[in-house]
Amino acid sequence: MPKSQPSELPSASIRERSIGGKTRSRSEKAHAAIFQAALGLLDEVGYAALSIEAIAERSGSAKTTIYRWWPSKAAVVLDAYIHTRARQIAVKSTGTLSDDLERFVAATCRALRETSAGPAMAALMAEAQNDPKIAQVFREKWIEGRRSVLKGILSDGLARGELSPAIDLEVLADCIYGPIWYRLLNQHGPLKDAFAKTLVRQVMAGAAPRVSG
Amino acid sequence: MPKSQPSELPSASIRERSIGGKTRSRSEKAHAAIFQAALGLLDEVGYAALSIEAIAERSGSAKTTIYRWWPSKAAVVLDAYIHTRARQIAVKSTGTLSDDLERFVAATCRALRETSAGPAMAALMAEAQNDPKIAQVFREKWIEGRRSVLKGILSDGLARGELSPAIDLEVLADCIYGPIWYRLLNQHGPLKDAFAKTLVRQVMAGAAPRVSG
Amino acid sequence: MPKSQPSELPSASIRERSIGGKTRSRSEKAHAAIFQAALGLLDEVGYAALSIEAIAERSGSAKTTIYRWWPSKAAVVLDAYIHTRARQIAVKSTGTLSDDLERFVAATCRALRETSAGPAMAALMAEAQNDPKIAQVFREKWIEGRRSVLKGILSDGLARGELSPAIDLEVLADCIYGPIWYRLLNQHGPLKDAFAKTLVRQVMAGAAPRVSG
Amino acid sequence: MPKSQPSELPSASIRERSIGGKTRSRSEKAHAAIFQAALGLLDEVGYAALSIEAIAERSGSAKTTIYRWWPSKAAVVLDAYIHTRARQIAVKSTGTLSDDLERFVAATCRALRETSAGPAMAALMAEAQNDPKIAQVFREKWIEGRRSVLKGILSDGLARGELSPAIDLEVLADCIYGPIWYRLLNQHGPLKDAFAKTLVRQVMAGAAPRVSG
DNA sequence: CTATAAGCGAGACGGTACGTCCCGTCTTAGA
DNA sequence: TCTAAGACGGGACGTACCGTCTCGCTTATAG
Repeated sequence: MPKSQPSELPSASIRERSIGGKTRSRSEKAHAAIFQAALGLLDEVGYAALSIEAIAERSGSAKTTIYRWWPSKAAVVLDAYIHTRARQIAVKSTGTLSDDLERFVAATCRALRETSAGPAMAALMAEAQNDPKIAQVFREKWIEGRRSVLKGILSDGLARGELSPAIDLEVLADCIYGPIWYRLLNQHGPLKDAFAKTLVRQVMAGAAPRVSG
Repeated sequence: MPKSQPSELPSASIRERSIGGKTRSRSEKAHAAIFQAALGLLDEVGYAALSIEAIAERSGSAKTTIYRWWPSKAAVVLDAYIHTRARQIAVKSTGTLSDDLERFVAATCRALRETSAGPAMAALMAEAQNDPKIAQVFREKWIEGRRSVLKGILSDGLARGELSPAIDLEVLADCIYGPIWYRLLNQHGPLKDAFAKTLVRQVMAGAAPRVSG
Repeated sequence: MPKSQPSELPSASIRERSIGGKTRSRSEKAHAAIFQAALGLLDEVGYAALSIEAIAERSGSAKTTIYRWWPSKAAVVLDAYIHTRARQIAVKSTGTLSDDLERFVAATCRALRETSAGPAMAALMAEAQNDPKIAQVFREKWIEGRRSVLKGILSDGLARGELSPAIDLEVLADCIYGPIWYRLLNQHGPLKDAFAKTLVRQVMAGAAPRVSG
Repeated sequence: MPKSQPSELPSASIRERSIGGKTRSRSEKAHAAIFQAALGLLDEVGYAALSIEAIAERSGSAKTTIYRWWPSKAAVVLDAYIHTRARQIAVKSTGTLSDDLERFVAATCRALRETSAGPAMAALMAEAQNDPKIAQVFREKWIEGRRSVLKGILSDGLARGELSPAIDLEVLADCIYGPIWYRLLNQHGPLKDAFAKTLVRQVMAGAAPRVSG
């Protein structure tokens, strides 16, 4: 297989083959239609009720074509998401870690709360529990991307001395993203701005009472 | 099994009808067999590969009997879990909040890491994303139970003055359980004892550097 | 309902037990309700869509009660028919065989054509093909009854010299009832009065041309 | 099997779609296996105990394949019968109507009595009572075929002057086939050769005594 | 400037599990 | 003792999708 570079999921792609160099245009049309159909159905009926047959029908593709490129509906959806909605949540630094963090968390929560990203992320995380391959790609291609943005913010803060050098950055990132995911998936509390603010302040300040002085 | 009272899922049971009334004897045998089959298969083949047909076959029940009492495989599994594995993770207080918390978190991580509870919880949380009814029961009958234990520990600490009164206990609980769930589901880091220790210390102390003075 | 004697299906009844002497009234009430429900449903949804569960529900009986007395839905329906719709088609003799026959056949066709007897008979005959017990009772308790009326008419004609002594009466009866059943079941032609007249005339006169002189 | 033309059930087939178009090779194998399985099971367990699941299992097909082409087990069986057992009962003319008729009736009775055709025909006629679509195809594709052979014999006799011109041929055909079906379905008398002979003679000669001369 | 081979649509196929209907049996409580 | 009630084990139903498999058609370059 020639497999030039045009493929965007280089190492851990779910795609089993890259798009060949020769007949690119037909492929691309079909792939675009499949992505669009997948995301449309995802919004309309939800992930659980989504089927490859439905994607094929709506996109005007043959099931064969879908199976040629993706091994499962999760792979289609994830790939569709990565290719078409891969907007990074980027926040310009204010120069203060707490503010940067709060903006980042609030923006993340807003996206999860107000767009279809919330249910989609929840569904993909759910699917990842049943399919290790999806889990891997989801983690490496989606979660890690967002996590590295967060860790960048934290690193900047550390460099500025706004973070104790003893802090484990990985665990600190877990303390930010963990509660967000927890609320997204478990729905025991809202992902509103107040939550973002409280979360960041508490994580930064700690729970223990400040020593007097 | 504690199972002392006749009715174990009083308010928010997934069961659509109570076993009340006239006939009961056969029911209990069948239900016990169904629970056992469900959990056995859950351990052996995993949640995704579990089918109601397989539960029926292994338990010697008819599919109709299962469908009479539970609307989905998720409901069977969740009910089975609640009825037969409802061991609370209880930790005797050492008198110190940090120690209590660390023990609690470590015990929780150990259970998720070393028993079948980890995959089972992940699968149930995943299923909850596709089924609001399951989500509700899972949250109310399982998650909240564990969460209230944690909040009890925190409250005790608060009473002892080991916690700043300004702290939002709900968000604090999220900062404990969130990272645990996050690692359980996303698998980006281990749930080992060191993680428990770091997590608790960081959450208690906060990330910001202590003011010298 | 005439229903004077306690048991109307003495020898070849489908009923597996007779109605006991002691608790007659409850039985009778239940049976009447079951018959009524069965015939009502028969008219409403047809034989194929009829179920014992539906009869039980509509009649307010328990399935157990129905199964105690009848082995199948066919047995219930047949018994119900025999008990409540056993109107004989009796024709007063005009003194002429051809006229008697024509009246009898026309009356039979009219009943099959204009009442629910047609579909019911067809359904029972159909069921008899799948259940020898039903076949036996249907034949002995229903068909033979009507057939004996016909044979009585024929015998009277024979006694009056209106029938050739060489005629096989059984086959002659088949030549009357056969075409009627054939049209009822196969629906290739109508069961109207003209058919009755032509049938009788042709059977009586024969198909071969009369020798001239 | 005659089966020369590609399409055997042109107008009133039970099949809901033709096998037309692109893919065909697999289909024929599967269909043949389904027919064979259906007829084998019909002989072995009878029509009532026949299930589509059993046909699928024995034929090595999937249930879906059967349901893709036929709407019910009756349709499968009828189609199987029409395609593989469509032997006409043809009788070479002896030049005499009575003899031709007697041979035809005797051959028909023999087939119904000695082969599996008897139970099969009875079962199909029974099923036709519950399913108008089956009724139609059974009538048009099976009954009418045989009936037209009979009417051909009668027409030939009429042309030879062996039949009174006043005779209604349809009713006459009913007088032949009606008694046969009646005995087949009601089982009140045997379908042996003597019956065939008596039936034909009586129908031809008529029941009324011959005018002296 | 074809030819040719890959990708494509179409859709039948064997298959799994679904959730439902109704079966006929059973157990129970009450009249 | 019989009844109403209804849970039970069971068989088959007809359906939805699965993932695989031909089958011809389309089409874009390679010869």
